Amino acid sequence: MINGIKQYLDRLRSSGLRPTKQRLAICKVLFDRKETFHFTIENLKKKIDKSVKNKISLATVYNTVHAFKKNGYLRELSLQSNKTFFDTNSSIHHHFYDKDTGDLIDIKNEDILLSKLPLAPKGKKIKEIQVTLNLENNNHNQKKIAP
Amino acid sequence: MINGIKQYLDRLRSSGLRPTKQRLAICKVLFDRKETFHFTIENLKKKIDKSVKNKISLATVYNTVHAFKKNGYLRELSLQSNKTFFDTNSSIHHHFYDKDTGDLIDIKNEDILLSKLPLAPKGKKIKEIQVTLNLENNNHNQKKIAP
DNA sequence: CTTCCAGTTTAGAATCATTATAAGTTGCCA
DNA sequence: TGGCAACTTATAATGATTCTAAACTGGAAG
Repeated sequence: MINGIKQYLDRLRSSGLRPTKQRLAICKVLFDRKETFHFTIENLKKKIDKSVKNKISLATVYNTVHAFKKNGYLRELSLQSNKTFFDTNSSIHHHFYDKDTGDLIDIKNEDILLSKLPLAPKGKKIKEIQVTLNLENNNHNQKKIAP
Repeated sequence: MINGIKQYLDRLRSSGLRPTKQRLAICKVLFDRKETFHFTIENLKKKIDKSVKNKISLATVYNTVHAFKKNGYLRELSLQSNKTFFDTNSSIHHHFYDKDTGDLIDIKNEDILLSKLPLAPKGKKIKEIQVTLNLENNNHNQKKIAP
């Protein structure tokens, strides 16, 4: 979804976040696009540096991403990686993940059917369901050909 | 499943791993128990230190866990955490995870039904399916009571 | 329009899990 | 039994993330 500055401004204010120029610039990089954006902080930082004249400090990128996550603008993904991944698509959906290449591909909610779920333990409730289909190359366990 | 040293010895040898005393001690901590064991390296290190007289170095614990994972003795879990979690249950099953407390609870395979899955992208195949049900406390979004 | 201050940004230091290094040790085959 | 690749280990290095504390700023109040 493509948005104007005005919409980011309103959204930030309605979350109780001051619409600073850094936050607005980060909103633009994150949300001013048609496709879902999957990213690590490192990844995002590079994109920001390319699109903003006055650099935004790394600490601010961390602060902002966490603030956005807390307010539901972003989802944190659980992947087998030393880095944390985030997703601008906060609606329910799932992922293919190829650890070797780092590729992350959206799976639409309707392409996975969870037709049975257990009850949450007493006093808890399910906050989020994450289904990850970890990928490997087709030839991964191919028999070695004698030399 | 409770095993004797002999079984660990055979298993290690059949994986091409030398059965050193460190590896045998770690096998004992990991697999000589009735219930599935979920752990981080830190966590495992503490358990080892309690049960072994001559301490095993942290580097060896890392090396061993990775060797065991590569040989299918352990599964690495993807959770929203800065630490890596492992699971001695390498059969198909899923988890409840409470990020706040760090609690991990097994979900039997038959308690989750994935009745529809997408096809893997061309040239790839699905190596592993991970379903994580992230938990929060029931009162998490409870309205605050005026003081 | 100016003042003011909590919220924000920032550079750099600190932390912490994990990996690399390189020197010493050991299992095991010949 | 000798030899050597596999293994262990202490320690250093790495790299992502968080902390700190000083400077800056949005916006409400006057």
